[in-house]
Amino acid sequence: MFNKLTKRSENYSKWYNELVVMADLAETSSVRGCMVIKPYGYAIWEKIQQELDLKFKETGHYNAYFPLFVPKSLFEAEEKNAEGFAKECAVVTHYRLKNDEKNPGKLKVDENSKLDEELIVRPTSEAIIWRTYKNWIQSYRDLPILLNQWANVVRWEMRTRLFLRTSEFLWQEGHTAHATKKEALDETKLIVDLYANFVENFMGISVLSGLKSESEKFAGAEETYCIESLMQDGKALQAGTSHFLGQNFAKAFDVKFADKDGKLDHVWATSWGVSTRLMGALIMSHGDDNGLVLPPKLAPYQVVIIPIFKSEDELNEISEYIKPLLNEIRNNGYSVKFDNRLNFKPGYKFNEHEIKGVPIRITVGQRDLEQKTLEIFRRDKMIKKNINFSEVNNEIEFLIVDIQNELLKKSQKFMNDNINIANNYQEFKKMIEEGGFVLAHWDGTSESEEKIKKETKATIRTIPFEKNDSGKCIISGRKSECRVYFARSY
RNA sequence: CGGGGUGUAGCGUAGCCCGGUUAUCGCGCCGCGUUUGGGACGCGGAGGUCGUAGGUUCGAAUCCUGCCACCCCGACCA
Repeated sequence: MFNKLTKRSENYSKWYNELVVMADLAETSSVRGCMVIKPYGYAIWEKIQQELDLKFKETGHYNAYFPLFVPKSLFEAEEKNAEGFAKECAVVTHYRLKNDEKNPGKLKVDENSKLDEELIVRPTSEAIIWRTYKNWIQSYRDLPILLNQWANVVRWEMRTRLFLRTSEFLWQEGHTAHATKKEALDETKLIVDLYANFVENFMGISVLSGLKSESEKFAGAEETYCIESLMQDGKALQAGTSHFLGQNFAKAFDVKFADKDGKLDHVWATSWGVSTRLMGALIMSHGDDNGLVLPPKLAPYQVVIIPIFKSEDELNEISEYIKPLLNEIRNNGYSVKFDNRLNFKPGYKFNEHEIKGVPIRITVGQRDLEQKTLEIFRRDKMIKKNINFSEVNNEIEFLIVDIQNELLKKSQKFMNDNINIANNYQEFKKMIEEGGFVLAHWDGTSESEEKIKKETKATIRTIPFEKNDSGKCIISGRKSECRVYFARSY
Protein backbone atom coordinates (compact mmCIF):
# COMPACT_ATOMS: atom_id res chain seq x y z
CA MET A 1 0.00 0.00 0.00
CA PHE A 2 1.20 3.46 -0.96
CA ASN A 3 1.58 5.99 1.84
CA LYS A 4 -0.78 8.92 1.63
CA LEU A 5 0.93 12.26 1.37
CA THR A 6 0.37 14.53 4.36
CA LYS A 7 -1.95 17.40 3.41
CA ARG A 8 -0.16 20.69 2.81
CA SER A 9 -2.43 22.51 5.19
CA GLU A 10 -1.78 20.07 8.05
CA ASN A 11 1.99 20.16 8.17
CA TYR A 12 3.78 22.02 5.43
CA SER A 13 7.29 20.78 6.29
CA LYS A 14 6.19 17.20 6.50
CA TRP A 15 4.29 17.50 3.24
CA TYR A 16 7.39 18.92 1.58
CA ASN A 17 9.74 16.22 2.83
CA GLU A 18 7.38 13.38 1.98
CA LEU A 19 6.78 14.81 -1.46
CA VAL A 20 10.49 15.00 -2.24
CA VAL A 21 10.94 11.36 -1.26
CA MET A 22 7.75 9.96 -2.77
CA ALA A 23 8.16 11.79 -6.07
CA ASP A 24 11.58 10.16 -6.23
CA LEU A 25 13.47 13.45 -6.45
CA ALA A 26 15.97 13.07 -3.61
CA GLU A 27 16.63 11.62 -0.19
CA THR A 28 18.78 12.49 2.79
CA SER A 29 22.18 10.91 2.74
CA SER A 30 23.96 9.24 5.62
CA VAL A 31 26.61 11.90 5.08
CA ARG A 32 26.03 14.83 7.40
CA GLY A 33 23.62 17.36 5.98
CA CYS A 34 24.02 16.10 2.43
CA MET A 35 21.43 14.84 0.00
CA VAL A 36 21.28 12.27 -2.76
CA ILE A 37 19.56 13.58 -5.87
CA LYS A 38 17.85 10.68 -7.57
CA PRO A 39 17.61 10.25 -11.36
CA TYR A 40 14.13 11.75 -11.65
CA GLY A 41 15.13 14.80 -9.61
CA TYR A 42 18.37 15.14 -11.50
CA ALA A 43 16.51 15.02 -14.82
CA ILE A 44 14.61 18.14 -13.74
CA TRP A 45 17.86 19.81 -12.67
CA GLU A 46 19.31 18.99 -16.10
CA LYS A 47 16.40 20.80 -17.75
CA ILE A 48 17.17 23.83 -15.61
CA GLN A 49 20.84 23.59 -16.53
CA GLN A 50 20.20 23.28 -20.25
CA GLU A 51 17.91 26.27 -20.43
CA LEU A 52 20.15 28.50 -18.31
CA ASP A 53 23.21 27.44 -20.26
CA LEU A 54 21.47 28.45 -23.45
CA LYS A 55 20.58 31.84 -22.01
CA PHE A 56 24.10 32.43 -20.70
CA LYS A 57 25.58 31.61 -24.10
CA GLU A 58 23.09 33.88 -25.88
CA THR A 59 24.37 36.73 -23.70
CA GLY A 60 28.04 36.03 -24.46
CA HIS A 61 29.05 33.86 -21.52
CA TYR A 62 31.27 30.77 -21.59
CA ASN A 63 31.59 27.85 -19.22
CA ALA A 64 34.82 27.03 -17.40
CA TYR A 65 35.88 25.09 -14.33
CA PHE A 66 37.99 26.11 -11.35
CA PRO A 67 39.42 24.11 -8.42
CA LEU A 68 37.38 22.75 -5.54
CA PHE A 69 40.05 23.71 -3.00
CA VAL A 70 40.87 27.26 -2.02
CA PRO A 71 44.12 27.79 -0.10
CA LYS A 72 43.39 29.65 3.12
CA SER A 73 45.61 32.59 2.16
CA LEU A 74 43.52 33.20 -0.97
CA PHE A 75 40.29 32.69 0.87
CA GLU A 76 41.10 35.35 3.47
CA ALA A 77 42.27 37.96 0.94
CA GLU A 78 38.89 39.64 0.54
CA GLU A 79 38.13 40.32 4.19
CA LYS A 80 34.39 40.78 4.12
CA ASN A 81 33.85 37.74 1.93
CA ALA A 82 36.06 35.62 4.20
CA GLU A 83 34.36 36.87 7.33
CA GLY A 84 30.93 36.13 5.89
CA PHE A 85 31.71 32.51 5.06
CA ALA A 86 34.27 31.66 7.78
CA LYS A 87 31.73 30.08 10.11
CA GLU A 88 30.57 27.50 7.60
CA CYS A 89 33.69 26.14 5.93
CA ALA A 90 34.90 22.58 5.56
CA VAL A 91 38.69 22.60 5.88
CA VAL A 92 41.22 20.08 4.58
CA THR A 93 44.13 19.77 6.99
CA HIS A 94 45.74 16.41 6.03
CA TYR A 95 46.28 14.49 2.84
CA ARG A 96 46.90 10.92 3.98
CA LEU A 97 45.51 8.12 6.13
CA LYS A 98 47.30 5.14 7.62
CA ASN A 99 46.44 1.85 9.34
CA ASP A 100 45.50 2.19 12.96
CA GLU A 101 47.67 -0.34 14.84
CA LYS A 102 45.41 -0.26 17.87
CA ASN A 103 42.31 -0.89 15.76
CA PRO A 104 43.01 -3.50 13.08
CA GLY A 105 41.10 -2.88 9.88
CA LYS A 106 40.57 0.78 10.74
CA LEU A 107 42.30 3.85 9.39
CA LYS A 108 43.42 7.03 11.06
CA VAL A 109 44.77 10.36 9.92
CA ASP A 110 48.52 10.28 9.39
CA GLU A 111 49.76 13.21 11.46
CA ASN A 112 52.86 13.38 9.29
CA SER A 113 50.70 14.43 6.35
CA LYS A 114 49.58 17.73 7.88
CA LEU A 115 49.36 20.45 5.24
CA ASP A 116 51.48 23.58 5.68
CA GLU A 117 48.52 25.58 4.52
CA GLU A 118 44.94 24.42 4.99
CA LEU A 119 42.68 24.09 1.98
CA ILE A 120 39.11 25.39 2.18
CA VAL A 121 36.47 23.47 0.28
CA ARG A 122 34.91 26.29 -1.75
CA PRO A 123 31.76 27.79 -0.23
CA THR A 124 31.88 30.06 -3.31
CA SER A 125 34.63 30.61 -5.86
CA GLU A 126 35.38 34.34 -6.01
CA ALA A 127 38.78 33.92 -4.36
CA ILE A 128 40.16 31.14 -6.53
CA ILE A 129 38.75 32.70 -9.68
CA TRP A 130 40.06 36.20 -9.03
CA ARG A 131 43.49 34.82 -8.21
CA THR A 132 43.34 33.19 -11.66
CA TYR A 133 41.98 36.31 -13.40
CA LYS A 134 45.02 38.19 -12.09
CA ASN A 135 47.11 36.19 -14.55
CA TRP A 136 44.68 36.63 -17.41
CA ILE A 137 44.18 40.38 -17.34
CA GLN A 138 46.66 43.06 -18.35
CA SER A 139 44.88 45.27 -20.85
CA TYR A 140 41.40 46.57 -21.55
CA ARG A 141 41.62 44.27 -24.57
CA ASP A 142 41.45 41.27 -22.18
CA LEU A 143 38.08 42.48 -20.91
CA PRO A 144 35.34 41.67 -20.37
CA ILE A 145 35.72 38.12 -19.10
CA LEU A 146 32.30 36.52 -18.90
CA LEU A 147 32.56 33.07 -17.34
CA ASN A 148 30.23 30.66 -15.66
CA GLN A 149 30.94 27.41 -13.87
CA TRP A 150 28.62 24.54 -12.98
CA ALA A 151 29.91 23.15 -9.74
CA ASN A 152 29.26 21.90 -6.25
CA VAL A 153 30.00 24.00 -3.18
CA VAL A 154 30.06 23.20 0.52
CA ARG A 155 28.59 25.30 3.28
CA TRP A 156 28.54 23.68 6.71
CA GLU A 157 25.02 24.65 7.69
CA MET A 158 23.66 23.94 11.15
CA ARG A 159 20.27 22.77 10.02
CA THR A 160 19.55 21.36 6.61
CA ARG A 161 16.48 20.74 4.50
CA LEU A 162 16.28 18.83 1.22
CA PHE A 163 17.08 21.15 -1.72
CA LEU A 164 16.64 24.36 0.31
CA ARG A 165 19.70 24.07 2.48
CA THR A 166 22.14 21.18 2.30
CA SER A 167 25.79 20.99 3.33
CA GLU A 168 26.77 20.39 -0.27
CA PHE A 169 24.78 21.76 -3.18
CA LEU A 170 24.96 22.07 -6.94
CA TRP A 171 24.80 25.47 -8.59
CA GLN A 172 26.09 27.67 -11.32
CA GLU A 173 28.23 30.64 -10.44
CA GLY A 174 29.03 33.36 -12.93
CA HIS A 175 32.13 35.49 -12.45
CA THR A 176 32.70 38.43 -14.74
CA ALA A 177 35.41 41.06 -15.05
CA HIS A 178 34.85 44.47 -16.64
CA ALA A 179 36.73 47.64 -17.56
CA THR A 180 34.09 50.04 -16.27
CA LYS A 181 31.73 50.35 -13.38
CA LYS A 182 28.79 50.88 -15.69
CA GLU A 183 29.50 47.74 -17.65
CA ALA A 184 29.66 45.69 -14.45
CA LEU A 185 26.44 47.23 -13.16
CA ASP A 186 24.74 46.50 -16.47
CA GLU A 187 25.90 42.89 -16.27
CA THR A 188 24.54 42.56 -12.72
CA LYS A 189 21.16 43.82 -13.88
CA LEU A 190 21.22 41.75 -17.07
CA ILE A 191 21.63 38.58 -15.05
CA VAL A 192 18.99 39.32 -12.43
CA ASP A 193 16.57 40.01 -15.29
CA LEU A 194 17.66 36.81 -17.00
CA TYR A 195 16.98 34.87 -13.79
CA ALA A 196 13.58 36.49 -13.29
CA ASN A 197 12.63 35.75 -16.87
CA PHE A 198 13.81 32.15 -16.58
CA VAL A 199 12.08 31.42 -13.29
CA GLU A 200 8.80 32.92 -14.50
CA ASN A 201 8.65 31.67 -18.06
CA PHE A 202 10.40 28.35 -17.73
CA MET A 203 9.59 27.29 -14.18
CA GLY A 204 6.24 29.06 -13.98
CA ILE A 205 7.10 30.75 -10.68
CA SER A 206 6.27 34.40 -10.14
CA VAL A 207 9.11 36.44 -8.61
CA LEU A 208 9.90 39.89 -7.28
CA SER A 209 13.23 41.36 -8.19
CA GLY A 210 15.12 44.19 -6.56
CA LEU A 211 17.99 45.05 -4.24
CA LYS A 212 19.10 43.51 -0.98
CA SER A 213 19.57 45.66 2.10
CA GLU A 214 23.05 46.24 3.55
CA SER A 215 22.70 43.41 6.06
CA GLU A 216 21.26 40.88 3.62
CA LYS A 217 23.66 41.45 0.75
CA PHE A 218 26.43 39.06 -0.27
CA ALA A 219 29.63 39.22 1.80
CA GLY A 220 32.08 41.21 -0.29
CA ALA A 221 29.53 42.81 -2.63
CA GLU A 222 28.76 46.48 -3.16
CA GLU A 223 25.22 45.64 -4.17
CA THR A 224 23.18 42.46 -4.38
CA TYR A 225 20.22 42.10 -6.72
CA CYS A 226 17.89 39.20 -6.08
CA ILE A 227 14.77 37.39 -7.11
CA GLU A 228 12.36 36.42 -4.37
CA SER A 229 9.41 34.09 -4.66
CA LEU A 230 6.57 33.28 -2.32
CA MET A 231 5.88 29.74 -1.17
CA GLN A 232 2.40 28.39 -0.50
CA ASP A 233 2.84 28.61 3.27
CA GLY A 234 3.38 32.37 2.99
CA LYS A 235 7.15 32.34 3.48
CA ALA A 236 9.50 33.95 0.98
CA LEU A 237 12.36 32.14 -0.71
CA GLN A 238 15.43 33.73 -2.25
CA ALA A 239 15.67 32.03 -5.61
CA GLY A 240 18.70 33.72 -7.15
CA THR A 241 21.21 36.51 -6.64
CA SER A 242 23.39 38.72 -8.81
CA HIS A 243 26.13 40.75 -7.17
CA PHE A 244 27.92 43.92 -8.18
CA LEU A 245 31.30 43.41 -6.50
CA GLY A 246 32.78 46.80 -7.37
CA GLN A 247 36.58 46.66 -7.28
CA ASN A 248 36.71 44.77 -3.99
CA PHE A 249 38.07 41.52 -5.39
CA ALA A 250 40.34 43.22 -7.91
CA LYS A 251 41.90 45.16 -5.04
CA ALA A 252 42.16 42.07 -2.82
CA PHE A 253 43.90 40.09 -5.57
CA ASP A 254 45.65 43.03 -7.22
CA VAL A 255 44.01 42.69 -10.61
CA LYS A 256 44.73 45.80 -12.71
CA PHE A 257 44.40 46.57 -16.38
CA ALA A 258 45.74 49.29 -18.67
CA ASP A 259 43.09 51.35 -20.39
CA LYS A 260 43.35 52.97 -23.87
CA ASP A 261 45.44 55.79 -22.46
CA GLY A 262 47.79 53.39 -20.69
CA LYS A 263 46.43 54.32 -17.27
CA LEU A 264 46.15 51.48 -14.69
CA ASP A 265 42.92 50.79 -12.88
CA HIS A 266 41.39 47.93 -10.88
CA VAL A 267 38.98 45.66 -12.68
CA TRP A 268 35.23 45.78 -11.94
CA ALA A 269 33.50 42.55 -11.02
CA THR A 270 30.18 40.75 -10.77
CA SER A 271 29.17 37.32 -9.56
CA TRP A 272 25.83 35.58 -9.67
CA GLY A 273 24.27 32.21 -9.04
CA VAL A 274 21.29 29.95 -8.77
CA SER A 275 21.33 26.54 -7.12
CA THR A 276 19.42 23.32 -6.66
CA ARG A 277 17.34 25.42 -4.28
CA LEU A 278 15.31 26.22 -7.40
CA MET A 279 14.05 22.65 -7.11
CA GLY A 280 12.73 23.49 -3.67
CA ALA A 281 11.01 26.57 -5.07
CA LEU A 282 9.47 24.43 -7.79
CA ILE A 283 8.10 21.89 -5.34
CA MET A 284 6.71 24.47 -2.94
CA SER A 285 5.25 26.70 -5.64
CA HIS A 286 3.34 24.16 -7.68
CA GLY A 287 2.97 21.10 -5.46
CA ASP A 288 -0.48 20.10 -4.20
CA ASP A 289 -1.99 17.43 -1.96
CA ASN A 290 -1.52 14.87 -4.72
CA GLY A 291 2.17 15.57 -5.15
CA LEU A 292 4.43 17.43 -7.50
CA VAL A 293 3.09 19.48 -10.42
CA LEU A 294 5.63 20.10 -13.14
CA PRO A 295 5.48 22.82 -15.78
CA PRO A 296 5.81 21.03 -19.14
CA LYS A 297 9.08 22.79 -19.93
CA LEU A 298 10.69 21.20 -16.86
CA ALA A 299 9.15 17.75 -16.91
CA PRO A 300 11.58 14.92 -17.68
CA TYR A 301 8.71 13.53 -19.75
CA GLN A 302 5.65 15.59 -20.58
CA VAL A 303 3.38 12.68 -21.43
CA VAL A 304 2.93 9.27 -19.87
CA ILE A 305 0.83 6.60 -21.59
CA ILE A 306 -0.76 3.95 -19.41
CA PRO A 307 -2.15 0.85 -21.08
CA ILE A 308 -5.01 -1.05 -19.49
CA PHE A 309 -4.92 -4.71 -20.37
CA LYS A 310 -6.02 -8.12 -19.14
CA SER A 311 -3.42 -10.18 -20.97
CA GLU A 312 -0.12 -9.76 -22.72
CA ASP A 313 -1.96 -10.10 -26.03
CA GLU A 314 -4.06 -7.10 -25.16
CA LEU A 315 -0.94 -5.19 -24.15
CA ASN A 316 0.56 -6.00 -27.56
CA GLU A 317 -2.56 -4.72 -29.32
CA ILE A 318 -2.41 -1.49 -27.33
CA SER A 319 1.30 -1.14 -28.07
CA GLU A 320 0.54 -1.37 -31.78
CA TYR A 321 -2.35 1.09 -31.46
CA ILE A 322 -0.22 3.79 -29.82
CA LYS A 323 3.00 3.20 -31.75
CA PRO A 324 2.34 5.95 -34.32
CA LEU A 325 1.32 8.26 -31.46
CA LEU A 326 4.60 7.71 -29.60
CA ASN A 327 6.51 8.60 -32.74
CA GLU A 328 4.46 11.68 -33.46
CA ILE A 329 4.80 13.01 -29.92
CA ARG A 330 8.55 12.54 -30.12
CA ASN A 331 8.71 14.11 -33.57
CA ASN A 332 6.89 17.12 -32.17
CA GLY A 333 9.73 17.56 -29.70
CA TYR A 334 8.13 16.18 -26.55
CA SER A 335 9.22 13.36 -24.34
CA VAL A 336 6.83 10.50 -23.68
CA LYS A 337 6.97 7.44 -21.48
CA PHE A 338 4.99 4.28 -22.21
CA ASP A 339 4.43 2.63 -18.86
CA ASN A 340 3.95 -1.00 -19.86
CA ARG A 341 5.13 -2.52 -16.59
CA LEU A 342 3.31 -5.75 -15.86
CA ASN A 343 3.66 -5.77 -12.08
CA PHE A 344 1.61 -2.66 -11.31
CA LYS A 345 -2.08 -2.06 -11.74
CA PRO A 346 -3.33 1.04 -13.57
CA GLY A 347 -4.52 2.72 -10.38
CA TYR A 348 -1.06 2.45 -8.91
CA LYS A 349 0.51 3.93 -12.02
CA PHE A 350 -1.99 6.82 -12.08
CA ASN A 351 -1.02 7.76 -8.55
CA GLU A 352 2.67 7.30 -9.12
CA HIS A 353 2.74 9.66 -12.09
CA GLU A 354 0.51 12.16 -10.34
CA ILE A 355 2.88 12.34 -7.42
CA LYS A 356 5.76 12.77 -9.87
CA GLY A 357 3.92 15.65 -11.48
CA VAL A 358 3.84 14.38 -15.07
CA PRO A 359 1.84 17.10 -16.90
CA ILE A 360 -0.21 14.89 -19.24
CA ARG A 361 -1.42 11.33 -18.87
CA ILE A 362 -3.00 9.27 -21.61
CA THR A 363 -4.87 6.07 -20.81
CA VAL A 364 -5.62 3.48 -23.46
CA GLY A 365 -7.64 0.28 -23.01
CA GLN A 366 -9.65 -2.24 -25.00
CA ARG A 367 -12.62 0.14 -25.09
CA ASP A 368 -10.50 2.79 -26.85
CA LEU A 369 -9.24 0.35 -29.44
CA GLU A 370 -12.83 -0.40 -30.44
CA GLN A 371 -14.00 3.21 -30.45
CA LYS A 372 -10.78 4.83 -31.75
CA THR A 373 -10.55 7.02 -28.66
CA LEU A 374 -8.33 7.59 -25.63
CA GLU A 375 -8.49 9.28 -22.26
CA ILE A 376 -6.33 12.35 -21.64
CA PHE A 377 -5.66 13.90 -18.24
CA ARG A 378 -3.98 17.14 -17.15
CA ARG A 379 -2.11 17.05 -13.86
CA ASP A 380 -2.39 20.74 -12.92
CA LYS A 381 -6.19 20.77 -12.79
CA MET A 382 -6.71 17.01 -12.32
CA ILE A 383 -9.22 16.93 -15.18
CA LYS A 384 -9.64 14.00 -17.54
CA LYS A 385 -11.64 13.67 -20.72
CA ASN A 386 -12.18 11.25 -23.57
CA ILE A 387 -11.17 12.33 -27.07
CA ASN A 388 -10.92 10.79 -30.51
CA PHE A 389 -7.58 9.30 -31.38
CA SER A 390 -7.24 11.72 -34.29
CA GLU A 391 -7.44 14.75 -31.98
CA VAL A 392 -4.71 13.70 -29.61
CA ASN A 393 -1.79 15.60 -31.11
CA ASN A 394 -3.65 18.88 -31.15
CA GLU A 395 -4.80 18.28 -27.60
CA ILE A 396 -1.25 17.60 -26.39
CA GLU A 397 0.00 20.68 -28.20
CA PHE A 398 -2.71 22.74 -26.51
CA LEU A 399 -2.17 21.28 -23.04
CA ILE A 400 1.60 21.74 -23.06
CA VAL A 401 1.18 25.45 -23.69
CA ASP A 402 -1.87 25.84 -21.50
CA ILE A 403 -0.49 24.05 -18.44
CA GLN A 404 2.69 26.11 -18.63
CA ASN A 405 0.68 29.35 -18.82
CA GLU A 406 -1.85 28.39 -16.18
CA LEU A 407 0.86 27.51 -13.65
CA LEU A 408 2.48 30.91 -14.04
CA LYS A 409 -0.88 32.69 -13.87
CA LYS A 410 -1.76 30.82 -10.70
CA SER A 411 1.63 31.66 -9.19
CA GLN A 412 1.26 35.33 -10.14
CA LYS A 413 -2.21 35.51 -8.68
CA PHE A 414 -1.04 33.86 -5.48
CA MET A 415 1.78 36.36 -5.09
CA ASN A 416 -0.34 39.39 -5.91
CA ASP A 417 -3.03 38.26 -3.51
CA ASN A 418 -0.40 37.97 -0.81
CA ILE A 419 1.30 41.34 -1.07
CA ASN A 420 -0.16 43.58 1.59
CA ILE A 421 0.54 47.23 2.26
CA ALA A 422 1.10 48.20 5.88
CA ASN A 423 0.83 51.83 6.96
CA ASN A 424 1.82 51.36 10.58
CA TYR A 425 3.62 48.88 12.78
CA GLN A 426 0.43 47.39 14.22
CA GLU A 427 -0.87 46.54 10.76
CA PHE A 428 2.57 45.31 9.78
CA LYS A 429 2.81 42.82 12.64
CA LYS A 430 -0.63 41.46 11.91
CA MET A 431 0.10 41.08 8.20
CA ILE A 432 3.45 39.37 8.80
CA GLU A 433 1.71 36.92 11.08
CA GLU A 434 -0.69 36.06 8.25
CA GLY A 435 2.17 35.38 5.82
CA GLY A 436 3.06 36.78 2.43
CA PHE A 437 4.96 39.92 1.51
CA VAL A 438 4.29 43.17 3.32
CA LEU A 439 5.14 46.44 1.59
CA ALA A 440 6.08 49.01 4.18
CA HIS A 441 8.13 52.14 4.72
CA TRP A 442 11.63 51.77 6.14
CA ASP A 443 14.16 54.46 6.95
CA GLY A 444 17.07 52.67 5.29
CA THR A 445 18.99 51.90 8.48
CA SER A 446 20.22 48.52 9.67
CA GLU A 447 19.05 49.32 13.20
CA SER A 448 15.41 49.57 12.14
CA GLU A 449 15.75 46.45 10.03
CA GLU A 450 17.30 44.53 12.93
CA LYS A 451 14.63 45.68 15.35
CA ILE A 452 11.84 44.56 13.03
CA LYS A 453 13.57 41.21 12.51
CA LYS A 454 13.91 40.64 16.26
CA GLU A 455 10.31 41.49 17.00
CA THR A 456 8.56 39.89 14.03
CA LYS A 457 11.06 37.45 12.43
CA ALA A 458 10.46 39.34 9.18
CA THR A 459 13.38 40.50 7.05
CA ILE A 460 13.62 42.83 4.10
CA ARG A 461 13.38 40.50 1.17
CA THR A 462 13.97 43.13 -1.46
CA ILE A 463 14.04 46.85 -2.15
CA PRO A 464 12.33 47.74 -5.45
CA PHE A 465 14.57 49.05 -8.25
CA GLU A 466 12.10 51.88 -8.87
CA LYS A 467 11.13 54.12 -5.95
CA ASN A 468 7.41 53.71 -5.37
CA ASP A 469 6.28 56.10 -2.64
CA SER A 470 7.68 58.23 0.18
CA GLY A 471 6.53 58.34 3.79
CA LYS A 472 7.57 57.48 7.33
CA CYS A 473 9.37 54.38 8.58
CA ILE A 474 6.93 52.06 10.38
CA ILE A 475 9.28 51.52 13.30
CA SER A 476 11.38 54.67 13.71
CA GLY A 477 8.98 57.23 12.21
CA ARG A 478 11.90 58.73 10.30
CA LYS A 479 11.72 59.66 6.66
CA SER A 480 11.43 56.82 4.12
CA GLU A 481 11.99 57.21 0.41
CA CYS A 482 10.47 53.91 -0.64
CA ARG A 483 8.27 51.07 0.53
CA VAL A 484 10.20 47.80 0.70
CA TYR A 485 9.12 44.16 0.73
CA PHE A 486 9.23 42.38 4.08
CA ALA A 487 8.46 38.72 4.75
CA ARG A 488 9.40 35.77 6.84
CA SER A 489 11.65 33.60 4.79
CA TYR A 490 13.31 30.23 4.38
C1' C B 1 26.22 25.72 19.80
C1' G B 2 21.55 25.98 23.55
C1' G B 3 16.40 23.33 24.58
C1' G B 4 13.40 18.92 23.57
C1' G B 5 12.81 14.06 21.27
C1' U B 6 13.94 9.42 18.72
C1' G B 7 17.05 5.09 17.45
C1' U B 8 13.91 -2.42 16.85
C1' A B 9 14.38 -6.05 8.93
C1' G B 10 14.82 -1.82 2.89
C1' C B 11 10.59 1.58 5.03
C1' G B 12 6.91 2.49 8.94
C1' U B 13 6.11 0.47 13.75
C1' A B 14 4.46 -2.83 18.74
C1' G B 15 7.03 -4.38 22.94
C1' C B 16 10.35 -0.68 27.25
C1' C B 17 7.01 2.17 32.52
C1' C B 18 6.62 -3.33 35.58
C1' G B 19 13.60 -7.63 32.82
C1' G B 20 11.84 -14.11 31.73
C1' U B 21 11.10 -19.29 25.96
C1' U B 22 11.83 -18.69 19.25
C1' A B 23 11.13 -10.07 19.26
C1' U B 24 5.05 -7.81 17.07
C1' C B 25 2.39 -6.08 13.01
C1' G B 26 1.88 -3.58 8.19
C1' C B 27 4.26 -2.10 3.58
C1' G B 28 8.05 -3.60 0.38
C1' C B 29 11.04 -7.98 -1.49
C1' C B 30 11.22 -13.48 -3.63
C1' G B 31 8.00 -17.86 -5.62
C1' C B 32 3.20 -19.76 -7.54
C1' G B 33 -1.82 -18.74 -8.97
C1' U B 34 -5.93 -15.48 -9.81
C1' U B 35 -6.54 -10.24 -11.07
C1' U B 36 -5.82 -5.41 -14.17
C1' G B 37 -10.78 1.62 -16.77
C1' G B 38 -8.18 4.94 -9.78
C1' G B 39 -3.41 2.81 -4.86
C1' A B 40 -5.44 -5.91 -6.24
C1' C B 41 -5.95 -10.68 -3.65
C1' G B 42 -4.75 -15.75 -1.88
C1' C B 43 -1.06 -19.24 -0.41
C1' G B 44 4.11 -20.09 0.56
C1' G B 45 9.08 -17.88 1.66
C1' A B 46 13.54 -14.89 2.77
C1' G B 47 15.16 -10.91 5.69
C1' G B 48 17.19 -8.73 12.76
C1' U B 49 24.77 -7.97 15.99
C1' C B 50 16.95 -4.45 19.00
C1' G B 51 22.29 2.61 17.15
C1' U B 52 27.09 1.67 19.79
C1' A B 53 30.50 0.60 24.07
C1' G B 54 30.39 -0.72 28.93
C1' G B 55 27.73 -1.80 33.64
C1' U B 56 23.77 -4.21 36.95
C1' U B 57 21.53 -9.30 36.82
C1' C B 58 20.92 -16.36 36.90
C1' G B 59 18.77 -13.70 32.61
C1' A B 60 18.62 -7.12 29.14
C1' A B 61 15.20 -4.57 23.24
C1' U B 62 13.43 -3.53 28.39
C1' C B 63 17.17 -0.91 34.13
C1' C B 64 21.97 2.43 34.65
C1' U B 65 26.30 5.24 32.41
C1' G B 66 29.25 7.06 28.36
C1' C B 67 29.47 7.77 23.14
C1' C B 68 27.38 8.14 18.09
C1' A B 69 23.59 9.29 14.63
C1' C B 70 19.14 11.43 13.13
C1' C B 71 14.58 14.59 13.82
C1' C B 72 11.96 19.00 15.82
C1' C B 73 12.36 24.17 18.07
C1' G B 74 16.02 28.31 18.48
C1' A B 75 20.81 30.89 16.64
C1' C B 76 23.28 30.83 11.37
C1' C B 77 22.31 30.70 6.01
C1' A B 78 21.48 30.24 -1.02
